[in-house]
Amino acid sequence: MPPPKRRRRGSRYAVLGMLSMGLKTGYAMKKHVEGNLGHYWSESYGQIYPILRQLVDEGLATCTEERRKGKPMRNLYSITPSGRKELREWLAMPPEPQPQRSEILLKLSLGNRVSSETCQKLIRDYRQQCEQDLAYLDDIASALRGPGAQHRDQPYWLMTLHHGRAIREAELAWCGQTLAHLRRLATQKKQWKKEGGASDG
Amino acid sequence: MPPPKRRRRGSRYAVLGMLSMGLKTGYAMKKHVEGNLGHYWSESYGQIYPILRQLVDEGLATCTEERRKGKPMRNLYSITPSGRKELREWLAMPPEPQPQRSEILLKLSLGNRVSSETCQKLIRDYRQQCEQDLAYLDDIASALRGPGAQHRDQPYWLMTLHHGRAIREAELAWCGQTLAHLRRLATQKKQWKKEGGASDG
DNA sequence: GCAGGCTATATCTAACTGATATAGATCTCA
DNA sequence: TGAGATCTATATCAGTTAGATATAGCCTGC
Repeated sequence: MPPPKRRRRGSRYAVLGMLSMGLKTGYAMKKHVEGNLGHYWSESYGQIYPILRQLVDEGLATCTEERRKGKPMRNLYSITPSGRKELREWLAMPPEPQPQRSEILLKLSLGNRVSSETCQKLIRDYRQQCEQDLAYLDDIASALRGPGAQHRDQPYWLMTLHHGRAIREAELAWCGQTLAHLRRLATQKKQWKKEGGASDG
Repeated sequence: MPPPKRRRRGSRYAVLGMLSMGLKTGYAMKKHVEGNLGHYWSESYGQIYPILRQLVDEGLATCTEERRKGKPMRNLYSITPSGRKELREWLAMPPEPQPQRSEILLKLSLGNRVSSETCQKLIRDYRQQCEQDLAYLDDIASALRGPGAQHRDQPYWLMTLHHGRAIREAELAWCGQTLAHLRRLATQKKQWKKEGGASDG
């Protein structure tokens, strides 16, 4: 039988990547994802810890237990040369098309089933979320440019932040347009009702 | 013990939504997602068929077997009033924050580990993908405006298409900027090498 | 002295993706 | 006419991800 097809396994390479940045505990990785990669990546403990053990099994990482006076034990992981090699190989592969899922757009596409007010609230809340995201992105960017030594990955991180900015700004513009469309639709419907026309649905 | 927390269950409501549009078979739903919602939603048979049966169990849909002369049997599903009610309730709820995952950005953020050419290829391929997506979106839009009767959901579908357009155009602009950044970075590194400076990593 | 928050590891279930299996019908083109 | 490809249609599995929860010691403030 043919070899089983490769699945995506993005979490695996996200963890390898964080190991290659020098992060040493699962906990630190989770915090890093939440605090720095939140605009384009997410990861759960349920992925991180099993993957770390698996990477050790495969010789892509090593683990040493550290027990400090009066502090809880922790497992310190490091990437090995073969780990770096596998990471580089993955980086050179073209990304697979990702499954698209936008709950907002799904809801909007079914907007005819609820009131115009409900739809407008959906979009206004989303606009607010985008604004918060922009503030979050700016916080990361100024932290990056701020005090410490220039990290060697800094230029690449800035590019991902630019991406987040570009997308959120486009979304803000779209929210404005869409709210106008929704208001126009609502006015038209009221108009038709007043004229006693037959409903279209 | 407290009641278990609700998970997202987007597939469930996508299926309910398609039932409310009049789609009757699992196969037709899958085709609809691929052909019309591909820019913001995806769905697999592994979700659709079990969910349809589950909706029937819960009284949100009904099923009748249709057997036609010389054609294979098929199951025709319809939404019930309680199905419509549950759909409307979901539509009125604020969407939960969605897990962000962009393989391209993850790869780019680790770009320092591979050659500038590899990074640039990553972005060029992505740019091409965005261009194809734009063409696909335009195809859907002209099909929507084209021949048949104006579907009552048409204005909402156009809003989701506008969203797709806005995002892809922002991405195209970002690809251009990013390619320029990558080229500049490569030139700088060559420069440093020539000057015999110590490597930064 | 204890409530709340942080560091840290670990695990479970539900949800989801992508692939594969099956089978009759219809299309294609040689 | 017949072999092979594609389409309609249902079904299921294994691998992967999301999100919640359990545990436990330490630190901070009140």
